Amino acid sequence: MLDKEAGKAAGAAQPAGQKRALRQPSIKDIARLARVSHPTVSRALQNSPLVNAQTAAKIRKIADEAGYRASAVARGLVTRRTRTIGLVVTTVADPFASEVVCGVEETANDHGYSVFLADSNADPVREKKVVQAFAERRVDGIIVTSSRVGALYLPLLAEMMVPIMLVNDQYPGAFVHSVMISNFEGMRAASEHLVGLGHRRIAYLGDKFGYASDTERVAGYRAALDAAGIPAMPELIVHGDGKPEAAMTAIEKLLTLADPPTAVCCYNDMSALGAMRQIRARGLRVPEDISVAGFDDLFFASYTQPPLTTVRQPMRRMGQLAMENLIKLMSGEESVEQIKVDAELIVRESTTMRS
Amino acid sequence: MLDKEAGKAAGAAQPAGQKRALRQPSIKDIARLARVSHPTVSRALQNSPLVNAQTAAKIRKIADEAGYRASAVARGLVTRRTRTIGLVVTTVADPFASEVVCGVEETANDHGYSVFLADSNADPVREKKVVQAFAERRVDGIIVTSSRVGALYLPLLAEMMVPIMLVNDQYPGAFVHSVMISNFEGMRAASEHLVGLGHRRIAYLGDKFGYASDTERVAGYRAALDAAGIPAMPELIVHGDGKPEAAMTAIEKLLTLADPPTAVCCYNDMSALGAMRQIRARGLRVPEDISVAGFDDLFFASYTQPPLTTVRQPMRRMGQLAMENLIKLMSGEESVEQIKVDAELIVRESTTMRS
DNA sequence: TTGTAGGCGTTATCAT
DNA sequence: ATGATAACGCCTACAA
Repeated sequence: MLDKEAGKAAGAAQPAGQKRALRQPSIKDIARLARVSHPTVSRALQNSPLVNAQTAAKIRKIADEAGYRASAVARGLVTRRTRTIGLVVTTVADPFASEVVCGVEETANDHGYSVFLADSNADPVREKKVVQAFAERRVDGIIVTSSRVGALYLPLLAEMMVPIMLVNDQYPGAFVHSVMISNFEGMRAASEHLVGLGHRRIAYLGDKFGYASDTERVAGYRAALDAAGIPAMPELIVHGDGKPEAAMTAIEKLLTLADPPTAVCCYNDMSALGAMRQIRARGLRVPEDISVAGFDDLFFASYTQPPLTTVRQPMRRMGQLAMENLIKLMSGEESVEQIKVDAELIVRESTTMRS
Repeated sequence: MLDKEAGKAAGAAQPAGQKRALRQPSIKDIARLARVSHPTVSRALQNSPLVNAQTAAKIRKIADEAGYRASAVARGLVTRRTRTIGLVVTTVADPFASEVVCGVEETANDHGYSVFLADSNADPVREKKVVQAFAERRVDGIIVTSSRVGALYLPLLAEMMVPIMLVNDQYPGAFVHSVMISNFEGMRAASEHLVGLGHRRIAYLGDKFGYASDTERVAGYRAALDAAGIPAMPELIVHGDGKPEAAMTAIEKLLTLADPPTAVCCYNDMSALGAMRQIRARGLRVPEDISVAGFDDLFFASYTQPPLTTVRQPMRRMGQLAMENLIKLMSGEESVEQIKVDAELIVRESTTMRS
């Protein structure tokens, strides 16, 4: 009977011989069916106390049977709020990003927000297009993850006059809100762990030079070594790009050293994946010949062989935090400028005592 | 000067002492600035040939300087098309889904569509909420990946009267369009590969019983064994849930058999991950003691130890195909009902000759 | 408690 | 080639 009613309602306002699919019922259709005015329908559906309980119930019943769904686009036009946010990621096909997306989406949904997702592919042109699309869609706020071109398009975002939240931004600016991980403390913990296992020649396999997260992590690494009285060894610091392939090339430089490291801290788990593979390719063993530590604790970290010692980022939680605080900002409340989240060292089997 | 102009335009239509951020300039603001009517602005910005080239240029310049962005919500209201689609995934925190999302998003963006992303978490309640949100947002179409509750809410979708594309749906229905992988042929190829290596006791570690993809894959497995004259061995067929943890439990049943298998075909790479871990936990080696094959070819498949033999699904391409065909459907064109994509066996090192 | 009127920012349909 | 005017579907006054 649901279909029948829906058909009637839509059909009623529909001229004969329509090409495209039947229109969805509008608030006026419901009003006609319920023999009231459309504002009354509007009130009834919003549970306004200003409407008679009985008529409200009747209206809700009729609306339900007709399959009526208030148009968020019409509502957005008049209220000037779309209850929509834009989420920019470099690529969802990256486990870190997808976890963040999950957290954002979940929280958004719970609060009646819908999420526009857009990949930038770290391409500035595309990123600009994406933000323009968000502007035209009149999103109420924006979340950007791991942006590597932040500085480039931040003015564009500002122009839109909506709140912006950054998650692990690579170029922290002064005027925006962000959720950041304790890069320094996290990598320091991993490095201290290796120092504690007796390692002295500890390498760092980083991300591209110059990114904030890499800079902070390398600083944490240095701090741990300094504290242990281990002098700087520039030849033990190499750079990948956060992905396995580049890590394979990068670690090769370490393995071919006259005096190779006995342990390596990787910028992230993806790099560790490549590093471990290349180490094995050279006939070496993890952790007997070389200990490997990662960062992120992606889902596969406990399934690598050996299971990966790493620094956990609560990625989903970070997404949730970003969204929760964006909601505050969107409702005009103030929110802390920078939310810092703790990283946690997870010791597994890819690290062991220096042999 | 950009900011100045924008401020002027917005300020002009703004009463003094506003609480919320300044309004974005509207088409009327631009019309006023350009001393033309707003329909002319509309035409100019759409590159309509009906407007004088010079005035068009002037209008575009002014609009640009004012930072004007036409409101997609207002446009959507009048055109009755939002150029928006809804994408439902069980969870983006699954590498398969995120690759599909990537493909969809990319293609959507290239065609001027924006994507609403929603996780269902395989929760029917949530899935229903999500679809209702899409209905209210007046999306032009919907894509659903790997749905496990399809049958439950498909009527709901139909009610919305927009085209729907399913990607690897678990309950293929007659009335919807879909992109599917060759489950049967793919798993048959993997099984044939194992048969070719001399294996006779080949197990199948599946997904939850009853899902279409699992049913098809197990059929492919059986077909390969049948062709080789290997009799059915019901004790060699076990079920996980497509995730590593459940696979660990499931494969345990195989390993504790009096006569354990020498090879196992896994429903997907995530299952293979758990299987390999549990095999090692029991002190057995892959592939020397037992060969393992996966399905999907997720990014980590070439980084497992040993690298995983698997059946590749062109996940991103499948997302693109889904979106491309949805676009056709949305413009009223017809499109094939079911798009079938070929799977490809990728032989790596997790499978070897029976010892 | 309910109805009437107006407007949100566009595009579409007429005129001119 | 351009302008006036009317939708689109909803919400928010204000009037009754």
